[in-house]
Amino acid sequence: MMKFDKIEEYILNNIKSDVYLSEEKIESENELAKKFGVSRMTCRKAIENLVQRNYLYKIKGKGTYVKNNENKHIIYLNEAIGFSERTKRENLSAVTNVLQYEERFPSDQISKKLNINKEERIVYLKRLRFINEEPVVVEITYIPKKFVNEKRLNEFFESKYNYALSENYKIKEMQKEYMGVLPNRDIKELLNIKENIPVFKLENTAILENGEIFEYTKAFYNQEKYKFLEILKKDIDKY
Amino acid sequence: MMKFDKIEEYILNNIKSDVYLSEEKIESENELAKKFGVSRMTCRKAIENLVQRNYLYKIKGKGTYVKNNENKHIIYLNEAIGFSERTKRENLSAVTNVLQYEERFPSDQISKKLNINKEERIVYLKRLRFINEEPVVVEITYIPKKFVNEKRLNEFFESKYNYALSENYKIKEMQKEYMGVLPNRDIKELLNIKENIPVFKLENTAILENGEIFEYTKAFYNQEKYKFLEILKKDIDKY
DNA sequence: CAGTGGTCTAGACCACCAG
DNA sequence: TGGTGGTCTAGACCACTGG
Repeated sequence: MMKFDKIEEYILNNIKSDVYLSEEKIESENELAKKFGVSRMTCRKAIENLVQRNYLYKIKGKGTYVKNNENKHIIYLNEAIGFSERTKRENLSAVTNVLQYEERFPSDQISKKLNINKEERIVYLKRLRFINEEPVVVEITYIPKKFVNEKRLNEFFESKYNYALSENYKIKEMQKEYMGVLPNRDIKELLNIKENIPVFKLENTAILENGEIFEYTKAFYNQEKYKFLEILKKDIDKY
Repeated sequence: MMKFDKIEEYILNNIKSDVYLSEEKIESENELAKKFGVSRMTCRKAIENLVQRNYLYKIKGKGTYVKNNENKHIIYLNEAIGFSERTKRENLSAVTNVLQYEERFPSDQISKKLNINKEERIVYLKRLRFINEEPVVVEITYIPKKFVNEKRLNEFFESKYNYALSENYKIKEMQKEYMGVLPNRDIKELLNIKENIPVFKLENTAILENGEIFEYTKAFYNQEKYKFLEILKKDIDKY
């Protein structure tokens, strides 16, 4: 067992047995180093591991604190009608910020995902969505240009699915891929994540009734203050 | 911009511009240190960050390699009929290993999740599931004892949902919570994960037609060789 | 101002792997 | 055996927070 393992175990035990209380400051790195007779770098490794596992967080110049993971708001993912609708019922204020919107030709990867050839133009859309003034999700959408009515861009920006409905594009199938990933610097900055902690990533492919792919979206969810649920109401034998 | 940022950028550029090929060995930590005029620990930090973001992997005594994330097998999560069914159609061999099975009284947290009082007995079930001899998911299930027919434990172990069906427990609703997390040592060892990389975590609550909660399950999915998809076939306005 | 965490150094010893 | 990554050390300087 390594030295940093012992320090991790010590801190974890203190959290689980309420020696440290939620949101309380723990010993400084120097104090831990002295207490365990190790170097400061070894303490830092132990602390960093627990930060990444959501037990602790650090504030530069102040100290290391026990994280409180209770009382997270719930966001429901299963309403394709859009972010705004999801949040209204929770009495949360939702704001969508369009960071980037441009026409492009698709990369190899994207033309494959959208099942179109590389000469067909697409639209690249990058949005940052806030709930109660906090950044919650970065959504990066690739959509064939032919599906975008430029006279109704604002509606499209706010909710792709309301827009799709009103333009009479019928989506017959959604393919979702779920992942846990560590975000790159861009996503970290947008979501205002200071530490090196995982986010929940969802890749969405929407398929129309005629088999064409309406959109491909990558979404990065900030797990700091929200949790992400889906409710499936079905007879079990229809799954 | 920190020194380790520059080394990260250098490595990332080499990957993206195919200077490093997939599965190829990159410079050793000592070589990078010399090339950038920094200490070895600084190189290690840059490499560790890219390992955590799935660009690299390390083998002790050998070196650091570029990871290939193509060609992952697909596992479908939306068939509650069970792991075995999901994998058959992909021509993958599925094995379930029961690591632990015991009666318990629920903790505060679990009695809340199952909506039962703390005097009601539950069953704790910990399973490790393999596909093609590789560990893919750890499932930890909490289920009220009253729902477990001890004469049919083997069927129950293999597929809770086939079992539920055959015992006439009708599930009306599934509540799923999605997360990205860094696994603790136990999960890492079971899934044979060497590096400090995120897994995909799914928490499942199954609700019966009479409102009782049939089970609460935490599942940790190894993203190394598989990806996890769900297909929703619906009219968009029924979401 | 003293204390905190963030970065970085130039070493050290170890276990592991290959030839 | 020489090279690799894994752990650890005993320093250093910095930027930031609070009193």
